[in-house]
Amino acid sequence: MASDNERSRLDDAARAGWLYYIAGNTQDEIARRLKVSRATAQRLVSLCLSERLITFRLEHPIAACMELAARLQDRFGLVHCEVAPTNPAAPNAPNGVAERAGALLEATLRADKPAIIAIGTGRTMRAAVEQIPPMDCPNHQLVSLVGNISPDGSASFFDALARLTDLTKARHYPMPLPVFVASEAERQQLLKLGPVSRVRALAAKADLNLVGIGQIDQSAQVYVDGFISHDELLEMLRLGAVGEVAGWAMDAQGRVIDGGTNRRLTSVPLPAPARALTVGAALGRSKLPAIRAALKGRIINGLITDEATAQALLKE
Amino acid sequence: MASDNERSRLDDAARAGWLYYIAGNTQDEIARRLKVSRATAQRLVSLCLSERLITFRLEHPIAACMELAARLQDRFGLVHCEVAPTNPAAPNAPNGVAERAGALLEATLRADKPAIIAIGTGRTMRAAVEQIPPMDCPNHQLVSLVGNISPDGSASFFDALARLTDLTKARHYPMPLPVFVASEAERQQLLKLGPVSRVRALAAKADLNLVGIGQIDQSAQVYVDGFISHDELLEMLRLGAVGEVAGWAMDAQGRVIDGGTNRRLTSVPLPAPARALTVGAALGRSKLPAIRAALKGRIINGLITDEATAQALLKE
DNA sequence: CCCGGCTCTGAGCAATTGCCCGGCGTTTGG
DNA sequence: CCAAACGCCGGGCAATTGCTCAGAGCCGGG
Repeated sequence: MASDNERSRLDDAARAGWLYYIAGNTQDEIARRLKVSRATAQRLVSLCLSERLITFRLEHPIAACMELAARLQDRFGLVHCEVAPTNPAAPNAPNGVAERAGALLEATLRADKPAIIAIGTGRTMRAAVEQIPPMDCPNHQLVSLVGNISPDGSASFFDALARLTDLTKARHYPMPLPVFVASEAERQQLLKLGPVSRVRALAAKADLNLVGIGQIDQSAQVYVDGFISHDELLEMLRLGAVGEVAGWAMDAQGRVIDGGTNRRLTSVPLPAPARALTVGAALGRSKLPAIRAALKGRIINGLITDEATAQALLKE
Repeated sequence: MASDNERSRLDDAARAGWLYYIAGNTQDEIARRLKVSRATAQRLVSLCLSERLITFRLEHPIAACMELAARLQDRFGLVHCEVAPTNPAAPNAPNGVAERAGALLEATLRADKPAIIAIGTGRTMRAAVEQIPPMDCPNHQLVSLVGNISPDGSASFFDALARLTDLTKARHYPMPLPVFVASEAERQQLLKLGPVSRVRALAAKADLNLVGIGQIDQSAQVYVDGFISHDELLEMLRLGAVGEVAGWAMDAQGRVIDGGTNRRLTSVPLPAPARALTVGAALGRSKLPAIRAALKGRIINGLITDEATAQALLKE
């Protein structure tokens, strides 16, 4: 009898679920139809859910991405996580990731609440900024985490801040320094300069830090672009570097390395664990160790990546 | 650009749908997450639905039944329709159908509003009544549509009304007559009797008529049980009879036949189209023509059947 | 047989949702 | 180039939903 009762209750739950989700009835209509009280109809619908009699299927590439994002967020304790579909034709193109990062930037810029946005550099950052349509944002402040002067003295091509400033007319605070200087002493000196210390103070209060994540290996972007020499690269590798965020080289555990080029880096320091929302945007097999490190060290508490990378990150 | 916008809107709709249905977020949370207004989040969820990005799957035998019931209801303009799962082991056993018919009866009896319930006879009716637990229903009235005296003079074994009365203690009005009498003249006379005309008057005001549907063929129940002779059966077949409801023989179009045994039938007449809720309960391949007829003639405006029969009815 | 504990029920309320409205930006036609 | 038309947006409100709580009915133990 108990099983009979239970059976008929599940039958009713299925009826209620069908009427609610598939036929689109209100719970009141269901109650009248099944001749029960509205409260019971609600319980039946909820039972249908909890017994998994009904399942939802989202027929859209985004569904898998959402699922991966939720797992990443859970696994690494992230405040924010987005996964964009991987483009099968060009698995390393940052299109999707840049779009999502751009959307995050744009949403923050569109908000009424004045925000301080600190951004890094690199191709992904630049691509993200390219997503933004021109808009007037006089209430927001943009601040750079990284020096904007290349080794050859020119402004860096991938200076995302400058481009974003063009587009938004927001108040902007570039870091008027070379990325790396000649010596630790010189860095100490330069950091005392008014404009520089002001940038650092502002960046410390940022509401959103948006950064790329770079790998440190033979094809590391900081090396390829000539910011550091081959010897310096080898030294960092010897010190255990696997990746960098805003120039700060980290080991596999995500600890910022105390030594090597980090001593001559003018970038704003990044607290670990991150305090404000700090989102890393990166994708690709070669960046996996770097991304893992940034997550482990809690340099970042947000991640924007693509489907393939997300899957790899979740595979232990 | 338009397609880009549309694409990203659908992407967002998919995100919203995922967050709402799969992750169980409220629309407010979704709005915050996607940085849009709550109203827009609602629109996205609704878009996800209307674009059929998300589909609901009900993993339960009942799902197919609900679908069939909805189609029957639509096709035949029914007020009430239920389809019970077919029992593969015994496809003609009325278990599921009787259970649903019983549930309908029980729900009506449990209601506070005093109801007049008119019921027919037959195995399905009797099985339906057997579903009902004992209960006190002094406010309801039960009335029989069909005479309760068998050809051999005994009370019919399948007299559902008597059994239901035992169980419910409701006020009851059996029809104290043989199902068929000897002649039209005798019928006219008997119908004038006080108790009989009272039953007919009450039945005319019934809130619910619950009837079985019988086939008229060589194995017709009215013939097998000895209510009519073989010659009478042949005559009714000659007049086009394919089925009967409460004893009233109908042709394939559902028109009550004017002639033959119908002239000596003491049952309460059934208006066509049915006015009050009039539910037929029947299943089985052999009853298909009879069920079709009852539906076509609008003798019934409600149907309880099983899955296999429902499918056959929908196959034109 | 009676009692305590348990589950289930429906009333009522607060949160959530659906939708209508005026306003704004964009597009199309003149 | 302007103006009308269109569609989208967010505010606000009514309907719907989820949930709590007290009470009723049921079961098992003494």
